[in-house]
Amino acid sequence: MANDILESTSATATIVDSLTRAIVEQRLRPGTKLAEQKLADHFGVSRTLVRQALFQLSQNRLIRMEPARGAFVATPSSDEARQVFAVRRMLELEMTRAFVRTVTPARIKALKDHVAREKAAVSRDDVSGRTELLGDFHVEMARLMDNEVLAQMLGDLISRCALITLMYQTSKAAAHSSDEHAQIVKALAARNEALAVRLMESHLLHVEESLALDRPVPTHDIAAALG
Amino acid sequence: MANDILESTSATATIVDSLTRAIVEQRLRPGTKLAEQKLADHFGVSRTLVRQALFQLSQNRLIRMEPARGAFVATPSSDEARQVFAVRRMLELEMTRAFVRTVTPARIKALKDHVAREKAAVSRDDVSGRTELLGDFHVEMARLMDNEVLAQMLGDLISRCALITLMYQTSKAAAHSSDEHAQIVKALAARNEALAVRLMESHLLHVEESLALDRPVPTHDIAAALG
DNA sequence: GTCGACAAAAGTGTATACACTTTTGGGCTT
DNA sequence: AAGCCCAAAAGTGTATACACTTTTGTCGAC
Repeated sequence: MANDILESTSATATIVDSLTRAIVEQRLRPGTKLAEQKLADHFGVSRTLVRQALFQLSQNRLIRMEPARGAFVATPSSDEARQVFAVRRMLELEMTRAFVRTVTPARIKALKDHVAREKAAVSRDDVSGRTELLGDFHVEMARLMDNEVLAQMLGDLISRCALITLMYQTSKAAAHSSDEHAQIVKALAARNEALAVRLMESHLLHVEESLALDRPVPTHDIAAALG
Repeated sequence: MANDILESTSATATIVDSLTRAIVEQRLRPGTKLAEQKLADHFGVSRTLVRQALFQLSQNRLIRMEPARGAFVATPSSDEARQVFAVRRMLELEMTRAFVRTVTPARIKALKDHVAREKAAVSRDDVSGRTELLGDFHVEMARLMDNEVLAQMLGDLISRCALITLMYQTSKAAAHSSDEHAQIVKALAARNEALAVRLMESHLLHVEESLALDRPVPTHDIAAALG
């Protein structure tokens, strides 16, 4: 999440951010139609700006646009979900290795602070804040390595993961993600590359396994639901 | 390159593709201003569609948009270049590992065929075709693993690399990239994971090293040029 | 009563219009 | 002659208009 924040206070960016949050926080369910005029009325702007925002979101794969039919909140397939997680593992395992090699006390502290914020959100049952923070842990790692390109790429992937999680998650098994983050930070601080990588890998596998990717999912597409 | 091809024959997609090619093939130099009305006239459409295309390109980081001032072909900094290459290494080293684990004769053949096409383009001095094919080798690997998400992500990164290469490349040292590709394929076919990973890493480092990232670059930004 | 066709409504795709900002260029001042 | 100021030109940002497509709902035929 927190995709293109700081883009400026451009009107389009505001709409993109607002819709992103709504989708990721499941106020807009997968498959929901996003009619341009309704959004325009809601935001008090013309369809022009709404369309720009929708195009942007469709590039992030948070929505899907069908020609002449409109925009819909994306309904990622389980195949796509697996692919997204596979890419995350590729990227983050190597990122973890690189992090260990360039670790500094300040960076460790930043991660520890982040984990503390996660735990606070978990303990006060702040669901949407918790979800966002759990995802941002990974983005924070990228940012600490002074690699904005990596950070943004991971941010996009993790937004998609949030959508996937919402579609497929069964139990709140992800609640102990924060503990796993803490363990990873510990391994990073100890400069234990092998351990850190192993922990990161199992963490990502846990997150993926906590989803029911093989189970069918409620959909708005009648044909698919009945076929 | 070959970003969002197959998007459909949408007018916007055509413009995006056309501009992408122009930028990557250096017919539009970094820093060039892209005036909306001129593009609209050229493509025979209204500014509306041009603006959509420009927005899309700005998300790919191929162009940069300044509020109320317009769109310019991106001039990636050497920092950004290094970051892009760092991400490519992360992604592609793990991709290489995964490829070795799931290698099949058909996949090896596909890569060999691709390298053959590269060599053909090199020997007939087809500069733009060669550049595109050299980049697409990496995308092809991703696609062969049935991971569209990875393929598209790499495609974006490699488009940016093409722009960077054009800005910073000094000699045609990249000419022997194709030989390195062939060696990588050989290691993949032999299921030699360690070797394949090592070759891929040194290949990516070679490409990055062939650039003069520390040298200042001609720019259209007078202030930066003289400051 | 069900099915099909056709008309109205809703919605998307593209073009144009207009307000506002930045750039350009000429003339006035020094 | 160089520098500044202001007006015209060019260009971007947003809204609106209109054509065309999809959807919806009604009416008539069987």
